[in-house]
Amino acid sequence: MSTLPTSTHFIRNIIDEDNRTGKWGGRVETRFPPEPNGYLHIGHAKSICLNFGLARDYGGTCHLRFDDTNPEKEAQEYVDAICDSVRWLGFDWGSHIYYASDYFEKLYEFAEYLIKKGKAYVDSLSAEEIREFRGTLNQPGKNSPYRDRTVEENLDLFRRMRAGEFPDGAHVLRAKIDMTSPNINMRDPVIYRIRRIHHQRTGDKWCIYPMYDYTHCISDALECITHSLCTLEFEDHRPLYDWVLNQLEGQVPCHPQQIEFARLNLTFCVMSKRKLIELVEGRFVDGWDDPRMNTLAGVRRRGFTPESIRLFAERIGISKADSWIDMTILEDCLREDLNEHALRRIAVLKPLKLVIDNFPEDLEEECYAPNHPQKPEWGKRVLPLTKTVYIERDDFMEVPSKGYFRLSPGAEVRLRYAYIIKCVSVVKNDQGEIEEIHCTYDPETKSGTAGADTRKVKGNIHWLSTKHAQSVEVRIYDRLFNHPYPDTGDKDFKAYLNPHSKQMTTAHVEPSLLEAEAEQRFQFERHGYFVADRVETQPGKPVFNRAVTLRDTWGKITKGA
RNA sequence: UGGGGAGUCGCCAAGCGGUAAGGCACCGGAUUUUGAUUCCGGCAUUCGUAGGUUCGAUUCCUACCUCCCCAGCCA
Repeated sequence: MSTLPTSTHFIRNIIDEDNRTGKWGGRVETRFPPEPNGYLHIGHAKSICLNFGLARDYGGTCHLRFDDTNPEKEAQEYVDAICDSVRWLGFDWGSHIYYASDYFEKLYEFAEYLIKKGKAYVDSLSAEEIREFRGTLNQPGKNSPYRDRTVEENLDLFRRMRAGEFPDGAHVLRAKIDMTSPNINMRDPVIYRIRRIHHQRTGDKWCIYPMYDYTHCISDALECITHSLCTLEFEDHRPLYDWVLNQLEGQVPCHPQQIEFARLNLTFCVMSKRKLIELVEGRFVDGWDDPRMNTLAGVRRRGFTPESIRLFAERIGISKADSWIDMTILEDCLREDLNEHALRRIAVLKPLKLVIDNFPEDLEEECYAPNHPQKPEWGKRVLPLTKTVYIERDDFMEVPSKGYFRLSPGAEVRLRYAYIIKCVSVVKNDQGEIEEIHCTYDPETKSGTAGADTRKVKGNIHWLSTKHAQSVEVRIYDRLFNHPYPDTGDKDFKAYLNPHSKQMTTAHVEPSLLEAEAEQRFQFERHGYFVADRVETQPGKPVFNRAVTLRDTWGKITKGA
């Protein structure tokens, strides 16, 4: 887990080739450019790991740049949350944090430059007219009647746009390219619009805001980015990216290369910001950091570690093929990390009382349980055994099914780290429900003693002394959606919400667990990995979230049967 | 049916003219006081389809098929 295998992929190949030819003088500068209009999700993690990982591996730097050109949807809350998530994932932008809004003045000057070159013009068509003039996929567009305004007129109009002389939507600035281009992005794209909206960083200084296609490439160039990585849907924006920078040759320090890769699709998740925000605002979840959300804030609260996310990013690779990654891959990455790093503890989630008939009434016998089965250096802790204990309801079957080797009438099983017991009777209540189990124990079979192995039993169940067990709140989380492709069906994605994705329960745990610190992770033996909720855990009063279950071969068998 | 992309094992993914890496899943088997972990072994005569070039093609050429993206004054 300590060293991640670095897989090769086409972007590394491009960089290696650039380094070989000396295209950038050995420099590798990347950037992660989120728009602060929502929380980061697991898909962004792929991009973050790619961009920051490449910079790290090639001795370059990766910039964190906020693409904040649309104040309508952006907010400082999102900027802060994004910074938090990137840091949590383990990446450091150092002093390289930038905002597209810091370039507004320069962007404006470049726009005047384009106008003077005759490469941009002020259009006074309405939004609807612009759409009509743009043509369709099969039909070329038509030139706007305003396309041939003189440089002087364009300059005058554009300056007055900035000065606030026109209402929102009255004019736009457009790049003058080619209305008949088969690539719709090249049909005189709008590069500035009038919007009287307060911007979270520039306040009311501007009433015109630049568009993405115009802003992004220039921002990259101003920061001397070498490899500008983005997702596949920007592929046909690349000619525009290059057109703008070609027009500005000599005005900007360099011309970065845009390279596209496939975005992450994860089963049982929705990845679009619009849908994520809908879940939050519609109260389908308890906020952006709900442990069921696939936001980074959410998976963090759920118990995922930064290491597991980075391992995941490495494992899924980078390519240009549309693909769906199975959710189990992500879950396995967490198991892999936590199996290695989490302390083992006992928790009984669904208790069933068990009485050891031949155990001395007031005896509290010390049993020893290792904190990690493969790491003796982590030490052991004491588990006191008493006459009455809680076991897991699932660990007893009155009529055992085929292959079941836990407790059943007459059967023998080991109380983990303690003795072998044999079930002698079952006590039921008036409704016929099992109330308690009676067993006898074999005093010669204590774990760790010479007699422990004289008899082999296959079943091995966990338990907690009723006298010592403590109660804590535990949340059993499951997948938010019960459909592998919630947003590709014919129904609204919310129709596939899993009604059982969050179940609250009170569990019995070892006393030491009361001291768990927020965000401390444990393996509850034979159950799975749990984390002390970072928001709701109080000193001495933890709340646990189930991050992921253990692999469960038996569960698979019984489910399949 | 304009333009831009992609099709290699169940899921990802290398390879880019010299005869199919790796990971995950899966199936055996061994260890195991977690039906966990770990460990060994197995797992594409075949690379969307059909032709062609070549001593030789997943890699080159041609045609076809399937899937994804684009008609925001969003990013």
